[in-house]
Amino acid sequence: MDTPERLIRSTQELLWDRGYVGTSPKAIQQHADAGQGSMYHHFTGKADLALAAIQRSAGELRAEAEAALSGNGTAPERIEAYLSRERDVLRGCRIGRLAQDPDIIASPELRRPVHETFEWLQQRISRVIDEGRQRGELPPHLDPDATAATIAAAVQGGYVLARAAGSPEPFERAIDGVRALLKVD
Amino acid sequence: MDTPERLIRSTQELLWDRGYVGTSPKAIQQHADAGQGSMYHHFTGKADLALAAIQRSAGELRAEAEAALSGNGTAPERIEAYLSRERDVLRGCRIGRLAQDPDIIASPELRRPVHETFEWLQQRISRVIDEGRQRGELPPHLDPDATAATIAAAVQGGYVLARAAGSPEPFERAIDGVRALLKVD
DNA sequence: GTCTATATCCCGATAGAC
DNA sequence: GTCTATCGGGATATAGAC
Repeated sequence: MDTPERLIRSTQELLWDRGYVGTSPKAIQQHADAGQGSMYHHFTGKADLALAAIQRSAGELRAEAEAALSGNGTAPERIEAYLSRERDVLRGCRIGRLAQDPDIIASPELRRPVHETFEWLQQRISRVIDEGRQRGELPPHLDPDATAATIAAAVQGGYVLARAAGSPEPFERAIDGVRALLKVD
Repeated sequence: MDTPERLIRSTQELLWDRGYVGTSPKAIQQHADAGQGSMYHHFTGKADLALAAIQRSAGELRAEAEAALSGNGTAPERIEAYLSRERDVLRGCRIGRLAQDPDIIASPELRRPVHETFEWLQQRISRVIDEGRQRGELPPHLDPDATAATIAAAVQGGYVLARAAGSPEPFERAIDGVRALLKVD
């Protein structure tokens, strides 16, 4: 793997675990086994490298969500596939954790990919719900946009509760509550 | 206001906006208009001061939630009072944001008040739901614990989506989806 | 209680040699 | 492309005077 690639991947890992404010160029270099001069040769600085890493993570997350949401099966099955997909709950969301970072939110450049990822996710879930409603697979009274927002929020908030508790349990409970929302009763 | 008090309140504000990792003793001193020596006289260091600030914020949050959840009215009305209570959505949650902070999560001392706050909140909401169910104010099929977790998670995740979007809208949508969950149908 | 001085290390970046 | 040197500043304290 070449040096820019190692730098980007290392930054992805560190942003995930420590956020933008908590990640230093030096830590990135050590994790990537790259020198100071090397990093500043390939990237203009911390923000530039972070942008590349965030875009990469956003693309990965989107691909994984799309795989669950576009699979075979009914709408509720595809939502369920998304809800129950493999997650390191205590590590949290690569993208969602960045929404808490003051320097990310203060920078339009760095915030954009975070924003776009969640916009895309909510619309994608909303479309699945709408399809399912029309096929009678989901309750007809469900508001697709509101329900999609609730699903995305419950996942993000589930991470928060789980990390606070030091256990994935609250995440699972919160997702169970969401499942009830989708029941045809 | 005396110096320790000013230091605690300043730390509360800075933790809310920048998190633990992003808050320096120097910034606290400047915000509190206190000297270096003064701060280290009243507190042993950054972690000590942060603990006092977190405990204070946790107490405040709990009091505000309790006011909504223990008010007069039916169970759905009290939940609604909690959901629609005044919030600076784009600022996020004083306590929830700390769950994203690696140094908070790594320290049992600092994580405890965060954990306890969310435990209390979920149990408190769960009790309200259970009461409402027994009085026929809420659907009998609702699982109190799961629903309470979903409500707490939707609020926390709503903050994440709103901050990513730079707008309170996704928060409001997510809360709307939760309201549907509580409808007697 | 509060002040200033000092210590050690890290931050984020630039410069110029190789 | 990568290295080492250097920069001005901040992080997180400790020491000791007042």
